[in-house]
Amino acid sequence: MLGIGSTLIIRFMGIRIEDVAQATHVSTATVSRALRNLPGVGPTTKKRILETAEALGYIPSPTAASLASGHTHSIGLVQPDMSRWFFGKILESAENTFRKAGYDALVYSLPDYLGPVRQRFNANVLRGKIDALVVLSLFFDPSEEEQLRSLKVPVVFVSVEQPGFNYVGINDEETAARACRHLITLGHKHIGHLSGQTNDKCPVAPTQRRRNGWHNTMQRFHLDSSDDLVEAVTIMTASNGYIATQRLLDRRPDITAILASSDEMAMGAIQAIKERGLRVGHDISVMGIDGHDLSPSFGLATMAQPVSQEGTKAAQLALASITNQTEPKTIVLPTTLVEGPSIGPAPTS
Amino acid sequence: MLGIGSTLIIRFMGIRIEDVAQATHVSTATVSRALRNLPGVGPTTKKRILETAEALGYIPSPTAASLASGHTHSIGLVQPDMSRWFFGKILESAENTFRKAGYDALVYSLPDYLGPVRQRFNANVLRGKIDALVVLSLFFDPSEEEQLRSLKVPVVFVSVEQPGFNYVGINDEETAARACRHLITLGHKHIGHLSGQTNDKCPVAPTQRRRNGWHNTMQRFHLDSSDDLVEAVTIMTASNGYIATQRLLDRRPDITAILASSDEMAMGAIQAIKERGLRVGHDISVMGIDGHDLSPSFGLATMAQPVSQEGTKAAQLALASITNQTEPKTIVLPTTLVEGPSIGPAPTS
DNA sequence: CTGAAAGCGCTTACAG
DNA sequence: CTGAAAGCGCTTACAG
Repeated sequence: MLGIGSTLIIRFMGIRIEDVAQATHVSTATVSRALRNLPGVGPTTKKRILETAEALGYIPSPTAASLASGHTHSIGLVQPDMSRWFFGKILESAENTFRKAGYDALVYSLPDYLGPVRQRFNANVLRGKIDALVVLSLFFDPSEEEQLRSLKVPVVFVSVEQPGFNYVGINDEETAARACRHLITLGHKHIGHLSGQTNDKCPVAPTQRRRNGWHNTMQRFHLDSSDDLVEAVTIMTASNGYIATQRLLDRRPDITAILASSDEMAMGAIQAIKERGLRVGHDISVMGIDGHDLSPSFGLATMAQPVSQEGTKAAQLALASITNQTEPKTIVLPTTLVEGPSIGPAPTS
Repeated sequence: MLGIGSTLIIRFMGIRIEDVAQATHVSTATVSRALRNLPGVGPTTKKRILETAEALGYIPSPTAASLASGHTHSIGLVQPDMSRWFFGKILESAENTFRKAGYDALVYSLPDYLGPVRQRFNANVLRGKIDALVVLSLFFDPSEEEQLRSLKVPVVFVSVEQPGFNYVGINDEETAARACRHLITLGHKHIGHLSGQTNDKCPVAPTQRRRNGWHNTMQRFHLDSSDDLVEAVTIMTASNGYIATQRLLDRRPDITAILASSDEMAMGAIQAIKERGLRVGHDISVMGIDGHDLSPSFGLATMAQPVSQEGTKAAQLALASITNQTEPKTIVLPTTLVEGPSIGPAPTS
């Protein structure tokens, strides 16, 4: 028995389509069609092939299939930093959607800032590896956009709108405006704003739009909207929000409310306010934007965006674009005001 | 001019190694060697090839290279949920390390719990796609372990130790013990413990080891370590910590300190304590484990683990194992006690 | 130091 | 409904 076995050529790499074909007495072409549910295979033949493949434990080589078909069955996800809540959340829901559809998630980190400028996007790292691409919170300049197009795969932008491409996000300006109106309704007149980096090169950045939402609302209500009510940071982390709040309160001790461009900044603001011996929600109200999972624990009021849904929608859009190349779509999802003890009526000084 | 151009056969897929070979008047074998810095190519020839490849903008087809060589140059990362801080943090540092080494990161989410049991690991999704695998915070049963080994690639486990495999993590029991001793030093005698899921099937789970650390320390100091001082949850989120703390304080109002098995649970505990009108750090002290980025904003004292370093080490170990198959290694990294206003001396009742 | 050729394991017109 | 064969674009013994 062993003698017979040992005379067989045992292939290290496992069962190939050829082995299934021989065992079923059909051609590899027919096996290939049967396994992929393509038309043109007799029901009896198909059943036999499927059973044999199953019995042999045949798994098609993804790499060979890719080379032959030109499709990789994986989707690229480019984003600044997986360890940040927003990106992790989007990635998770997108990955789940891709997985269900039989696609792999290839994640690339492209840090926002290394020193003064962002690292540039190089499409060659992705070339030939993906069927579609999702880009999170990154704005591409013309040369990067050209790189992107040279990949010849559909692209979906999330959070930052890139003209001419698919987009999934929220109405950032209106969201910030609504938060601002809410604070005004509570009687606040001196409302500071913690912003992310804004610059002329990216007027579509969410951080710029949120700042506009604050600014335009303050103006409409004839309230102070001068620049010294704004403190901007490069990356919207809690620790940066903490530092920015200290500067803001040093400069403008008359502030009774702060609208932060992100929940994480708002958390840092809460910390800074407490350390000054002021009461959050009484002396100074704090409102965030995002709907961070930890906001309830912070007692933070916020404008929540449907983050998971954004990831899912982006993934669905990417998948749909693989099969039917259509016009770029824009999907804008609604945000929700979430109350919390971090905000209260303006103190009657 | 256009006439000449249009008579050329324009290949949609781009420049192939064949094109570079023809332009350089050498064989594709030589081009292949030159481009990969293999020995046996004359310096002049090599220079010419490199320049021509550069000029033509040649990018080797990763899929063809994989099929021919048997190496994919990508690494799988299996973990429960990218949107959770710990996993995002590890993924980010691991991805950065892989990228620098020229490897892609293929991320798979395998949810811990869907209903009562975890979804099972199926190696076939990964078969033929990766050169190595990193598994985060997942414990594999014998059948899953067999699946894993059938992939024939090196595997590194992070956070949960899997006997017989590479491992990167911390000393969970000692870390919890140290936190516990610190609280005891502050005069606390009734110390509750917020735990993750523990069960007999996984005695090596960090959550079990942390619980042991608490338990053994309480015993050594002849303090109450009974089960009703422990509240366990399935997933260690802030909201689960919030609920668990309510139950814990209802049952044991004599508690003056809580050791949470994760910072996120500790954050939920802080929220629950505040809502009862008790003062965190005065009436009840709270200590976490992990070193979450948002802990400082919470004023949370914690045992910090070097999370990014764990990801980097795991990635390095995975990369090293690809080239030299060695004995499974175990890397244990140190944790650090971080003070914060969430802990204080036991109240003198 | 270099090349001709087989081979990696699939898919896809094309022909029947 | 099915098959023979070319082709995807590389790498790798093997031979010189």
